[in-house]
Amino acid sequence: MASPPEQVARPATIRDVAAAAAVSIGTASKALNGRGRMRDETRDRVLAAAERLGFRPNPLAQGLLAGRTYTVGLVTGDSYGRFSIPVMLGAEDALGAGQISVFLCDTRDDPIRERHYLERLLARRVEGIIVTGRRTEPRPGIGHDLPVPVVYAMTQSTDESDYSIIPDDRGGGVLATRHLLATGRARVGHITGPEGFQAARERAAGLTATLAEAGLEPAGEILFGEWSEEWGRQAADILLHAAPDVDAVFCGSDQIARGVAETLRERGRRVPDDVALVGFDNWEPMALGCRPPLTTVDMNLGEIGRLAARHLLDAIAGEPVPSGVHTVPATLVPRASTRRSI
Amino acid sequence: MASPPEQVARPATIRDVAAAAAVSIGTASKALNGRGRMRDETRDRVLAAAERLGFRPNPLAQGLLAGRTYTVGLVTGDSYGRFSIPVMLGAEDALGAGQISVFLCDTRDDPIRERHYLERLLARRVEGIIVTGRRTEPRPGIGHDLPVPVVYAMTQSTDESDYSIIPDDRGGGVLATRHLLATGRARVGHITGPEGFQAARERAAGLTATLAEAGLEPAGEILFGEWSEEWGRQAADILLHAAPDVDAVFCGSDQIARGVAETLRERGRRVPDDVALVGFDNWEPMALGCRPPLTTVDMNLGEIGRLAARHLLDAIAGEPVPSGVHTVPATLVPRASTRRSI
DNA sequence: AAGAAGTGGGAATACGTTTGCGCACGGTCG
DNA sequence: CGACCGTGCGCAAACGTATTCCCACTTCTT
Repeated sequence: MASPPEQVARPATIRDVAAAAAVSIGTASKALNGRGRMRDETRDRVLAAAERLGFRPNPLAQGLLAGRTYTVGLVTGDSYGRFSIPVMLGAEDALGAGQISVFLCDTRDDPIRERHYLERLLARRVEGIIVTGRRTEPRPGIGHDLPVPVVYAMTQSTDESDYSIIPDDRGGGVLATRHLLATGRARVGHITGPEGFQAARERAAGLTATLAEAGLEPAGEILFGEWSEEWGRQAADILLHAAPDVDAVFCGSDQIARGVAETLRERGRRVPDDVALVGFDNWEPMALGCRPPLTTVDMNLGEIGRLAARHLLDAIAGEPVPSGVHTVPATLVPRASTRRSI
Repeated sequence: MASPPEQVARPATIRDVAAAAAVSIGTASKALNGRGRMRDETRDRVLAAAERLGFRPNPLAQGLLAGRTYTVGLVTGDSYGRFSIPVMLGAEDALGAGQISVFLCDTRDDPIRERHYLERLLARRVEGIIVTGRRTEPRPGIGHDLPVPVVYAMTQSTDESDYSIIPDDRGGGVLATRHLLATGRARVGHITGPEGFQAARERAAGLTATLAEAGLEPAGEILFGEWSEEWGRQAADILLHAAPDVDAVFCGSDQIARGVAETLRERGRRVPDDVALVGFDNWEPMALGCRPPLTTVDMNLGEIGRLAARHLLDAIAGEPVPSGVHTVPATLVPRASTRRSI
């Protein structure tokens, strides 16, 4: 194992390298960056010295000169992190590949903290900002006329001129419903989260539209409630009472689906034989722990983050900034809870 | 709403401020930092100009001069994030309060990527590094003789001279067991994750030691398996067969506990009346979704992160760096699954 | 009124890097 | 043998800020 160079005290500067290679600072710089013309022997001597001294160019000095910092800010509010974390990691992935480093800021959904972090990021001369948060109603933008581009990921700005990228909830609903129809179901119920959530409304809309195409209607009322297992358990009973012949339930989240699965089992309905079940989120610990494992819709959160990051990179590179809300297609993950009953 | 200053094109520099206030750059700097002596009128004029131009000192220039960057690196491997995220946010919280910004790096548990990110962080002249990851066996250190202090949080370095801070798994086991004993249980089984995990072994050790103090032994064998609901379901049957008179089960994770709860219910054992149940992690969606809601042990992950950060700050400030492994006490979160049977 | 003491502010330098410009040297050709 | 050209490298400016030193001017003292 090659032990790192012995410059523990003070990092080597290009001046040290130049001195060690007996050239001027300028020549050393050119050698290291392959810019000017010089004898191979000279270049090699500089490179060897740099290697020996463990030289790394000081990015502060580079940034100061170039007027760039190669950093962006990642502002998150969803402290719980279940949704924003995959987005963050996706973004970090795409940015890291572009030699851009990411400043992490957790606002805890506090506008004061958000403002504070925004100031700090701008002071640090980040070249762009990604705002991510929990999926809910559109939120006010982080600021107007900022000197850097901003992209909203997994959350949506109320400002039309901002660029937001969110999951295709409606498309996810369509996907789930088509899958249920394809496995021979026709009486599909829907249990989901609060009607106040745009995501819940969109998913429901995807369901009803797809059913309508097939000349069908949802089984029973669409049940808006909470994003919890407990609500899933309660609502399943309501649904069984309102539409006893239901043969499939599309749930607005995996948690709700688990609650539904439990009630169904206790009421003697077999999953998937009697009733097929589809969740939403592909939250693996939930979906895989379910009995039977849950067919569910994956929002491709990582992809959302990656796309947001790539878009931000484009904006930083000076490409014209589009605006509005864009969506990333969801994916269906089939598991045992919708296996075709023979 | 005060709209931000109109310097969209290029951030104002201290030169602009000095010109606007009709003083020299040096004087402007002194005015802004309250250093030299000057007439109040002059100082006010500079401050007003700075305010008007929306001046923020360029941290690159400051860092270059001061030899400091006021940044640290946060290296995480646990892509799944359930454990490392709260740690990260806790750390970010403590560091942010100290005007330190955090570079986020996700290694995805890939040593190559880790090495790569380490290089990049050092190149960026971070002043310290926090390494966090999924709880498992101790891992090799991130590097030796690094020019900056490193703290391991929620993961443990094999290098004795490194500083690691992890949850007190043993203490958590003690806490859970005492709680069960206090609620009148005496035949306590234990179902947990793979024996390869130090965390699993420690929790088990906490249990057996506490039982021994009371002159008791675990009910049945300690069942090592997986961190999954499915294992919880299987193991509960094994336990019921081996020790039919079991009146409490301490589980190594909330997921396992949920599986156990399900099997217990299906076998006609009431929770908590017949069998009390304690989980581990306080993973709220799991613990609250359980029927009944789960008493569990909270590892105080945020606190681990905060402590790691504070420790890093101390090290950066030059205080002597202790070494070895330190633990953060766990907390018991009582819920319905251990409610005292009257 | 002249010297001393003190105050306000400017010039210069440093941090580490990049880059345009120019100089010296050697070789080639007329 | 002199003019010209290309190669190889150094010099210096620039990025934005903080700080030290020093100078000029005001004010007080005798």
